[in-house]
Formats: sequence, C-alpha cells, structure tokens
Amino acid sequence: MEVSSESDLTIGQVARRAGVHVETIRYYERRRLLAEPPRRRSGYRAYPAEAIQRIRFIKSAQGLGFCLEEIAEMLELRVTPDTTCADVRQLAQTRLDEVEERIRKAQTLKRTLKRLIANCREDKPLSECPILDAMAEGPHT
Amino acid sequence: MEVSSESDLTIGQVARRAGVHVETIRYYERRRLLAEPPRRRSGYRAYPAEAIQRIRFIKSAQGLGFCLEEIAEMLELRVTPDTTCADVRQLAQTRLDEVEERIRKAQTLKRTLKRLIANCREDKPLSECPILDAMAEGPHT
DNA sequence: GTTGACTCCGTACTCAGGTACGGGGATAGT
DNA sequence: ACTATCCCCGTACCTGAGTACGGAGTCAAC
Repeated sequence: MEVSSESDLTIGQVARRAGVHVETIRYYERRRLLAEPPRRRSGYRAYPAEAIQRIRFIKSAQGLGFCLEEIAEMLELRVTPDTTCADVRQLAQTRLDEVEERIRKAQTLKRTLKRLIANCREDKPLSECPILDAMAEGPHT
Repeated sequence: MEVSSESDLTIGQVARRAGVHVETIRYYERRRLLAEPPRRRSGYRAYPAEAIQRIRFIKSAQGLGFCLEEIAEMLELRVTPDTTCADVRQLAQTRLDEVEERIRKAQTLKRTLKRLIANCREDKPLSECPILDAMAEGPHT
C-alpha cells in the first residue's frame, strides 16, 4: 500500500484503465461499492492504483452473475474480521444454484421451441401454423 | 365471432380469467397488444370472450422468451394477408438461437463457479479465499 | 493566455414490464 | 337507500445498471 500522492489517478485515468465510463465510477461510489477517494485542492478525486483492481473485481464478479448488491456484500465481507472463505463460498453456491435453475428453464424452453419449429416446416397458411396454435393454448412444458 | 352484447366481460372478469391484473390489460392496450374494446354507455370496457385467449397467448409467448414487441409482431402477422407459417417460424428460430446462446453462456458460468467452489472447501481465512482471488483477476473463462 | 480536454455536481433519462395511487363515477347486492 | 366493489383516467413509481445533460471550474499544452 503506497501512499505517494504523486502517483494518484484522476477518475478518467482510472476509468480508462479499468475499462468503464467515468459515470460508472461515480455511480459505484454512490452505491457504496467504492469508497469516496481523497480530493485534490481542486476538488478532483485522487485515486490510488488499487481502485483499478477494485473495479476490475466488480466487473469480474458481474461476469459471474452477481448483482451489485451481492458484490457489495462480498466486498464488505472482505474487511469484516472473523469471516472465512466459507462465507464467500455460500454466496457463490447460491449463485450456482440460480444459474443451474436458469439453465434448466432455458433448456425446457429450447425443447419447446425446437419442437414447434420442427412441426412447421411447410409453407402452410397461418391458419394452420402450429406455433401460433401452441401459443394459443396456455403454458408450455 | 359472436357479437352478443349480453355475454361481454368487464376488464376485471377478463383479468381474473386470464390470470393477470386489470392494470396489465390496460397496459397491453396502451402497448397495442390488445385492441381498444367497445364501451358500455357507462364507459366501461366490454370485452368479448376471445380477449381471454388473446391474453393467454401473450402470456404463453412470454413464457417462450418472446418480449412484448415480438409478440405484437406475431399478432400483427396473424392478421396480415399473405403471411405464412414460415414468417412465424423465422421469429421462433431467432428466439431459439438466442436461447441456445444464453444456455452456452450460463454453462460456462456454471463451470467457473463450480471450480471456484470446489477449490474452497476448507475454512481458510479470507485472505486465501480462491473465489475472491479469482474475481480480482479479470474475466473468467 | 488561450484553447481544448478534463472534472465537478445534481438531476433526469433509458429499458421492460408492469404496479401503485388517487379522486371520481357505476353497479350490484341487501 | 346504502355500501362494497368495480371501473374510469392520467400519472407516477418500481427494479438494475448505468447514461446523458449542462453549466461551471480546472488543468495541461502550445
């Protein structure tokens, strides 16, 4: 943890290096995902280099399907004494369960769509279209 | 198509039978998914029984992953002369492609989460938590 | 010493698919 | 006749994750 104020970054520099927009950083600050950084006398935010890592962490966790609130929770955990790996694992497990559920639902959907499309190979008039018929019938399985 | 005005339904009756809220029906009307129904002298909407089927169609198509705009498009097709089953099939195929893509992405995600959780079986301190470490690293594969 | 790029701030807007609110008239049951 | 429920309408609000706007101050380069 270096404290040199020479190497501090502006919000724009952080944004470019982390691959996000300036507004996104301010948004994360509002959402308490990023601490309020110290300011220069001009009022400009002065970020330490670690800010970039933290934003990458956030983006990365988003890529794993976590929402910002959950990410905030993980970042909290990280500074709360006496929490263990198991607490984080619990969050990840919940996410995994949800992802598996999403996959199951999507696969049901896929089968239904495939079946409908397969039944619809000819240039029938719409009045006989099996896809429209199926949708007129209620829930799919 | 019966035109008996005796058997017309109020918006609340349609809503209950179709399993949606009254406001949802008004919303669909605004979104042009449902035609404006005739009114009684009181101003109350008077729906024919077919309205229920149409709403079920919408809900059913939503369950297949179609958004309201796409559903509106399908409902349009249904009354446009010279469209065939093939036009509807095209819409369904696009939806299928998207669903398959979603599944692929979710499966990658699932594998990543599983791997992370598996590496995290012990009650390590957070400082060594492989999940947090992984998220600090950037995009996942 | 001036231009152009950057930063500040608060607020409002985006998308989708609804849901909620509130004041007023209509209708049905008793 | 009274009450409970239903319906009318327009408008505002919700979630999530940002994006956009706009006027004012600041910083760096030439």
